[in-house]
Amino acid sequence: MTVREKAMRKYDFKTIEQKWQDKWNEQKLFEAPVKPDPNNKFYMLVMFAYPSGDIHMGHFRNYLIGDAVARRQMMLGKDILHPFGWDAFGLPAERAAIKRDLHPEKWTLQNISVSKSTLQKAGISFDWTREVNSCMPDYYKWTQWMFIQLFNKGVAYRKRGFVNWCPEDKTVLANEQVKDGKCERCGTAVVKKDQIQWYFKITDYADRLIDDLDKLPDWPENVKTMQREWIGRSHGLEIDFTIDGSDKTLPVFTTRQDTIFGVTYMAVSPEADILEHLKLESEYAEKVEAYKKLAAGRSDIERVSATGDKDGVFTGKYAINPFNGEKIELWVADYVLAGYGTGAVMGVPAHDIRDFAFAIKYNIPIKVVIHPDKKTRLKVEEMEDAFVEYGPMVNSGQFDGLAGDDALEAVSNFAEEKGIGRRKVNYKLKDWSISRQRYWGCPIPIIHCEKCGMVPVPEKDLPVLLPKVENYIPKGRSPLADVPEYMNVKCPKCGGEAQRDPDTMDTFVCSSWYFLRYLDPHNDLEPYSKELANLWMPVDLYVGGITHATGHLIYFRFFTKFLHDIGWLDYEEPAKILFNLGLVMDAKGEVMSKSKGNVTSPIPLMNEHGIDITRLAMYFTAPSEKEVLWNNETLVGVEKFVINRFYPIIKEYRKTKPNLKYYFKQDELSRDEKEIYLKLNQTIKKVSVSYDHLHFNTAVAALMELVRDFDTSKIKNDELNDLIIIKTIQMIAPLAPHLAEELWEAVGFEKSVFKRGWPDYDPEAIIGDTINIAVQINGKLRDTIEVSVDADEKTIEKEALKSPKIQKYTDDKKIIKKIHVKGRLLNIVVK
RNA sequence: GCGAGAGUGGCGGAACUGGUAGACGCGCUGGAUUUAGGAUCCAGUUCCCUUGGGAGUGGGGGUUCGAGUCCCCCCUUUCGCACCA
Repeated sequence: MTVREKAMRKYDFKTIEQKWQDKWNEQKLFEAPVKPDPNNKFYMLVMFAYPSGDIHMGHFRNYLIGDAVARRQMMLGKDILHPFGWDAFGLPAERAAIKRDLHPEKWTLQNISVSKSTLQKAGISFDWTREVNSCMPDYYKWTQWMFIQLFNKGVAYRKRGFVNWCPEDKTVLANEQVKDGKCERCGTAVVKKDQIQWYFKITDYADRLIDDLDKLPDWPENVKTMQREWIGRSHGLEIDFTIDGSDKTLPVFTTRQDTIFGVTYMAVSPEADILEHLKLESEYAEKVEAYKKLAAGRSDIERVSATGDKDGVFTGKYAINPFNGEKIELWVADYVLAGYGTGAVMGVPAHDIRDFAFAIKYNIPIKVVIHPDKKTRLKVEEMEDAFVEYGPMVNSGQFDGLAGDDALEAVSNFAEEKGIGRRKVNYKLKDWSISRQRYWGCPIPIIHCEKCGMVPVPEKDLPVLLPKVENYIPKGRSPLADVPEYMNVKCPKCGGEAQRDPDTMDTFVCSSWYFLRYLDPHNDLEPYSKELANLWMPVDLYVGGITHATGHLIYFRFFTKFLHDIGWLDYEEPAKILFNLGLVMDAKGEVMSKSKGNVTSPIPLMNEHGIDITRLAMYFTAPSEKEVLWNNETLVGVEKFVINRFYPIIKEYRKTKPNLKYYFKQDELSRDEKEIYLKLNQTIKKVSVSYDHLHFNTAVAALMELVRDFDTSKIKNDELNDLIIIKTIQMIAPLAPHLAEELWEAVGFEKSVFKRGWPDYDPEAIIGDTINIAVQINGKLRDTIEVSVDADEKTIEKEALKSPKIQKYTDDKKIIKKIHVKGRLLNIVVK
C-alpha cells in the first residue's frame, strides 16, 4: 500500500467530493432566487472567461476567491448571485480554426465544455442555470439590440478616418488593444489605415467616466489613476491662427497659452485635412506628398521610438500668430498626432521638449518667453533643452510678469474677448472603434440602403444570425462581405435592394453588458427585466485581473451609464467593489501563458490531492491581491493539516448537539477550558476579518492554530468540546466546502452548512483573565510580565519594577517617565 | 522620461489606527515511536558572540518614550502610460 493509499483510507476525498457535489445539485443550493431582497443581496461577479482551452491556475485562483466570498456571504444569510459565462467570440477561435480546419463555433463549444467540467469539478458555487455564452444567438441578439440603442441615440456612428490596423490579423484594433504600438494579441507592429469604421462615442462620457471615479471609494486607487490618465482630460485654449494669403484659419490646442509669444513655427500632422485645402506651390506639394506617404508607412512604434529625432517638411506656407501678427512657417511633421486636439500644434521651441528638438534640427528660431523666476534669465545660446516649467512671462507685451495660473487665465481671457480663441477641454480618450473585419464576432445589425442610408434591423428581425461561411481566412475585408445570401437584403424602410453591414463587433462589446444578462438570462423579450436588474444591481464585488483596467473596466462603466441614460438601469456605476487578484506565475516567476508553455492545470492536483486540499493550498499561499509563484510544495502543509488534524477532529465529537448561540460563562469553565474557549472566540474574530479582506491565507493560519491548541483530553465540558468542533467546521466551510459539509453532516446536521449561519464570537471571551504586558526600558523589550486583565497602571508598574531583569536597568538610574499602553506594554524611560 | 505599488529569516508569508518583529506553513536540525520510512508525534530554527547580551524589516538621515509602520533622500524591482501639445 502506498503512502497515498494510506492517506486516502483516512480521508477518502473522492467519495466525499462526489457526494456533496451531487447533493448541492439536488438541493439547487447555488441557484439564485429570481427576486432577491435588495437590502440583503450579494452579487458576486467574476470576469467571465475566454474559452481558449481549459481553465488554468490563473482562472482557478480568480474563481476560488469569488467562491469563498459567495459561500461566506451565503452563510451570512444573503441572497447570493454567483453566475458564470463565456466571452466566446474572438480572434483566437478563428486562428485555431484555420490551423486545425475546424469551425470556430465547434472549437469554441468544445473548449467551453472542457472548461465547464473543470469548474464544476472544482466545486465552484456558480449558478449554472444562468450561464451565458456570448456567441449564441440568444445572447448576441441582445448585443445587437444594445448596438441599435446606441445607434438610435447617435452614440454608435460610422466615420472615415485613420485607424489602427494589424497587418497580421488583418483587422482594425481599438486603442485599448494596441500595446507599445503593437497588436496586443499577435505582437505585430500596428500601422495607420484610412477606413470607414464604426465607433462608439465614448468621448461623450469622458467627463462622467472621470468624475464618477470619485464615487467609487472601494475601487483600487491604481485602477482609478490608470483610468484617469487613459481618459487624459486637459484644460487649455484653442487659438485661431490664420494662413497667410488664405481665408483659412487653423486652430491649435494648447495647455501652455502662456508661451504664445514664443511661437516660431507651426506644424500639422501628415493626416491633417488642411493640407488638402491649401494650394501648395508645386515644389513644396511634391515634398509634402512624399512625406505624407513616408509617414503613413511608418508604424506607430517607428513614430514613437524616434523620441528624440523629429522630422518634417516645410509647406511653403505661413501662419499668422493672432496675438502678435508674426508670420511663421507652416510645417508638416509626424510627431504631431492627427487624432488629438486639432491635429496641429504651435511650435514653441524654448518651452517644449519636442519643439526644441525640431527647431534645432531645422534651424528654426528659438524665442524665450518664460523665465524660471524673476531674477534668473534664460539665454537661448546656453539652452541645452527646453524650459518647460511655469514662470513669469517675458517678451509677451502686456502679459509680461504674469506667471502660472494667472498667466494662463489672462491669456485665455484675452483670446476670448478678442474672439481669436476659446477655452477648450481635450481628452486623450478617443471614440471606441468597434467594427472588425473578421468572421467570428457579433454581426452589426445595420442595413445600408442607397435611398434610406443606414437603417437598423427592426427588433423583430433580431438576431441577425452569423451565417456559415466557407472561408474565414482574413484577407483584409470582412469574410461576410463574400456571402451574397447574407449581404443582400431588402431595406426595412423602403423595401428596396440593400446590403447588410459586413463587419462584426469587437468582443469587448459583448463583455460590456454580460453582467446584466445574468440577472435575467432566459428572457427572450428583453435583454433583461429592468425590475430584476434594479433589484440585483450593483455588483457587490467584482474580481478579476488588473489587465482590464483601461479596457473592459472603462467599457463596462460606459455601458452602465448609457443604459442608465436611456432608462434601462437605475445605477450609473456597475460595481461597488473592484478587486484585482494577483497573477499566478510559474516557480521561476514567469507569467503563465500558452505561448510559453508553462501553464499549469489544477486538474492533476485535484485528482491527486483532492479538491479541498488544492483549494486550501491556493488560499494559503498568499493574500489574494499578491502574485503567487505556484509551487506544488505549498500543498504539503495543508495536506498534513487536513488529513492528520482537521478531518480527524470528528472523532472527538461527543454528540451533545450544543446550542450554537450559547455563550459560556466564566464560572462554568475550568482553566484549560477557559483558555481554549478564549482561543475559539479570538479565532472567530480573526477569521471573520480575514474573510472580509479576502486574506484567506491568514484565515487558514488561524484555523491551524485553533486546531493545534484544541486538546480534547483537557476539556470536561462536552458542550464546549462540541461547540468548538462545530464552529471550526463552519469557519473552514467557504474554503474547503466538501470537507466541511461531510463533517457537518457527521456531527448531525441535516441542512447544508452554508444555510446555517456564520459563527459569532462571544464578545466577553476574546480577552482572557490575565494578559502579558511587555516591559521596555527606553523602548527596548527587557521582560514580559503576566498581570490580571483589569490591573491598573500602578499595579503593573509595581509588578514590573519587581522583575530582576528590569531592576538591572533601573537600579542606579533615574526613572524619568513611564508610558503605559493599556493591555500592551509599559515603557520605562531611565537616565 | 512620467505616474502608482513593492522591498521583512534559506523560502511562501504574519504583524489592527506607531506599541513584545518573524504568526502559520515549507525547508532544515535533533529526539520519540517504528523492521523500515520520504508516515506520525515532540522540540528547536533571524543573525552574531555566548548562557547574558549585541545587531536586525533594501541603504542613509529624521520625528518619537517607542518606527517594518510616519517624513526626507537614495538604491532595487514590478506594473501602467509613453511625442496627448
